[in-house]
Amino acid sequence: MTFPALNVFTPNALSGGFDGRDEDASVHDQVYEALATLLIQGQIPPGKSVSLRTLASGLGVSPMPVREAVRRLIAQKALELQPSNKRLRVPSLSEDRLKQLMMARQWVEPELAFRAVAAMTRDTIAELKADDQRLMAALTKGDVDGYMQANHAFHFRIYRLAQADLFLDMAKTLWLQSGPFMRVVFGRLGTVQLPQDHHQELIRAFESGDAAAVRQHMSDDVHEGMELMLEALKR
Amino acid sequence: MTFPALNVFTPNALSGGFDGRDEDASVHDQVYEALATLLIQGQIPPGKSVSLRTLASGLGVSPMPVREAVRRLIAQKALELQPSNKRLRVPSLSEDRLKQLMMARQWVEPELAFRAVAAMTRDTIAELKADDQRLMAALTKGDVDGYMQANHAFHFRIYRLAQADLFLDMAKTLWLQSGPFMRVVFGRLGTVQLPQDHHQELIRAFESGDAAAVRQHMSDDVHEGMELMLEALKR
DNA sequence: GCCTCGAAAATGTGATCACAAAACAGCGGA
DNA sequence: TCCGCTGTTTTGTGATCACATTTTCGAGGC
Repeated sequence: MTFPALNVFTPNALSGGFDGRDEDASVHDQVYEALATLLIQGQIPPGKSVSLRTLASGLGVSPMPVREAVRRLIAQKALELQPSNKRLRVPSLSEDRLKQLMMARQWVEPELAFRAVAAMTRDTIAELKADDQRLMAALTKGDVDGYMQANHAFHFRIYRLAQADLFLDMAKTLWLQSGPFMRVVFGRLGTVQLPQDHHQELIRAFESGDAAAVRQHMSDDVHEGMELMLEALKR
Repeated sequence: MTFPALNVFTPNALSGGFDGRDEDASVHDQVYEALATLLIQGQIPPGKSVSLRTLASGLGVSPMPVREAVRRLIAQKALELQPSNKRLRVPSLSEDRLKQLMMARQWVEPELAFRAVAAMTRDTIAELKADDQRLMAALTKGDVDGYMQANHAFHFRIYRLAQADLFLDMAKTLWLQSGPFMRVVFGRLGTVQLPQDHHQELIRAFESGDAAAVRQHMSDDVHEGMELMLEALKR
């Protein structure tokens, strides 16, 4: 399998990020957002080693802001410095670590969804439906990257509504850590076997304002996705 | 009230950290450990603004490794850049954020304690008892800083045993965020009114290998401490 | 064809410089 | 005594340089 990896970098590719508003953000922040998006959507495979200068020239900036962005990502365990080399790398997941990730995600993400119920609007529900349609379209096209992106958009559109910064950050960190491996697993399985997610039920629960159901469906959704990864890891 | 703050910096004060092993660690890591310890033990008050160059000269290094350490701490929300100024500061806690901190700590720390039961040894229990004695001694002496330090040592001696890196990192991040405010509250209350913690019960539960009791007592301990902070914040 | 070795390139780390923006101190005036 | 202005200092940010270590890779020998 080949990864698009860092070819996405056209000179001055800085403007990506998940939500497009950057305006006067510092270079450091733009670099961070760019890298974080790549990682969350799994466009850099686990074990892949990256380098400051390569990233920097790929993004058209000096190594300095990249160093700070990378430091941040290391703090979130989205990147790691191998102790032998001191060289930069996307971490691989052990079974133990994956289980912890699953537990943490299953704790924080249902809570976020629960809190989002009160703030949910008709407009956001429409956007969620659009996300879900993009997701289904990607599935039928066999477009794993499209699936990753739409799934990410769907979930964090909900989480942002929860008005719970700390929990939101925790969720981001957890996604940063699971993204690369998730992409590998889903890519290996192919879109046909991808989990029958619970997005439809989630949307319906949001529409009826049933907070308990929202929590439950989000829990199921996270559980199913992570369970798939766990099985893949054991083989 | 006065804070010892950064006067603790003697030229080349780098060697602190919580556990003393630094040997060949990079300057960046040493700076990070030094700052993290200061923050966790609340030796820098919330709202206090710090500066890269001040920290750097206080630690006897160039601003460069400090920048990276600070970036890391910002990622953990142990420091923040105020958006107006772009100036560096120890964050203050809103009631909302404090509640999230409490929920997160009450989820992750009992889990860590639970997992530590299997790995607990007679030696570690002895060390825990020593920590608790230092804690009690600090209480009777009215030594708030000593209390903070002993409490930190006690808890993370347990958490390190759990062999759960991800959860351990989450706990560290949460302590980094609560440390400064906790120090203020406990300092204001005075050591006399400090929570009657559950360390004794915890130790007994560890001795008898009762994992369920360990989880429960840790939950109570965290709850009581955070509840105290919550009440203080409301006033 | 395969291995070994050594020069060249690349990497992370730390220090230093340059610059614009913000904070600060001190002075003059009301 | 208090307010407002101005020149100085301090701040974060980004770029560049220097250096030790590691990786890479191609030439030479078997």
